[in-house]
Amino acid sequence: MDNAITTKQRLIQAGCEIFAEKGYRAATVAEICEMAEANIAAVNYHFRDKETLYDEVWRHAFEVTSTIFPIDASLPENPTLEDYIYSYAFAIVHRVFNDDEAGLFPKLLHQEMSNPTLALDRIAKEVLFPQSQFLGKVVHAALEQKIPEEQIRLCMHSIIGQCAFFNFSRPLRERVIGKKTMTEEEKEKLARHIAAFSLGGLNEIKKRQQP
Amino acid sequence: MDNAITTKQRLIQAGCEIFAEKGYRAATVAEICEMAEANIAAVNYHFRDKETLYDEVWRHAFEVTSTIFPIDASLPENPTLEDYIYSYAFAIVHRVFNDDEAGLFPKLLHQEMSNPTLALDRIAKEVLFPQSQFLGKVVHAALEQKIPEEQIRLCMHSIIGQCAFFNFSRPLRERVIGKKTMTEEEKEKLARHIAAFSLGGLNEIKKRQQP
DNA sequence: CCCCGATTCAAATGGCCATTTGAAATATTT
DNA sequence: AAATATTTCAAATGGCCATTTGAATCGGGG
Repeated sequence: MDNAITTKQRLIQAGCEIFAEKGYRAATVAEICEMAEANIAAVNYHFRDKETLYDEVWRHAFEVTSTIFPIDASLPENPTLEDYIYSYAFAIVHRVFNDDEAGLFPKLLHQEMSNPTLALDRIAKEVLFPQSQFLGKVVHAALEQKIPEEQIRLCMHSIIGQCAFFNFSRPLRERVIGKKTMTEEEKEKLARHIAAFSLGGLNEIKKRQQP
Repeated sequence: MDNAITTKQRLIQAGCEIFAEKGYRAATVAEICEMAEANIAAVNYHFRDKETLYDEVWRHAFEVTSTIFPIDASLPENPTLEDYIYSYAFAIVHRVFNDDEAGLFPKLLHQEMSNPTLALDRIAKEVLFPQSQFLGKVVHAALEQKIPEEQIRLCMHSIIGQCAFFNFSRPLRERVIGKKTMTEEEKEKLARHIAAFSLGGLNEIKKRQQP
């Protein structure tokens, strides 16, 4: 009958926010405990140390974002190539521009990419690589038959790059354009653009492959 | 007749490397001084404080990279649309995958994007915005006449995103694929892919604009 | 050679941080 | 309700860091 949120859970939530905002190193245990309304020693009591908390935070953040915005949601009955790319872009754009808990995963990822910790290897294997397989299959189907492995990777890179860049350039957007939270319409427009642009790109690559 | 390198210059060079590798906060003055073979007090003597050194480091890093790899090098006589994109991608790819001093600017930028300091505003205005104008003109010409401002920005984003993603995903590449420095051939292939893919993307967007 | 400004140096200073400690409070079991 | 286990707490501890300090060293002009 105890549905009050536990100290441990509050620490993970606060950790998500602070780690996402400042990165592993700059985030302080004191700050996290304060946000969680817990004592300064709570992290060490409940998680042994800062690093273990960080690990839990990653698992939680990925769990949340991949549940709320799965890569393959918004796929229609018989999806076209463009539908697949749209679905991928839609999910990533929504993750990146979400102002709630689901938006913390991309921020954590951004931090980890500029200052990798030991956690990155696990993340790459367990999370990033599997997710990229979705696009891998799509691109493979788009380019058809005996295309060199390298072409596939390049095209995946082009699509992922367009989506991920929203995540990495956020500080710029916030400073240059002003904070401005994104509306649902704008997010869809973004995803549609990426799908259309990428479709054109894929077709161009395909055309050049078989002259 | 004193062509020996001064302590101040050595501090800037060492600062470039350490700040690029670890970011402003995690880089320590002691570490920088050690690499520069200078005393621990040298930074404060020559630059007043860590922050001022950081500013000098940025100026130096940009100076170096934009001199060695200008955006508009490798443009032929009468450049086609694809030539322009190739030239842009060629420069960025070479900056990102350069293992010498010229490669430090993208790394500094990456750090600044995940943990912005006061320096970011200046960088954005003085460096990033002007550089993006090159692409802005190109895309504008590509899409022709009365295309909405927003379409231009989206397409610029798609091209910049593909290039910049190489910078942001470096830690992953190094861990998953193994360190592997990039050959000149590979860099050119990358730039050619981005140019071709983007050309296809731009044409697709243009086609849809005027049905 | 000597003086003086510029530079280098080793040793403090003071602040911040993760983690520990041992006691106090709270919850659970018997 | 006593006994035990779990959780919270405030106050250390010890390490790292940017910056300061004041003395020592250097290098060129008189």
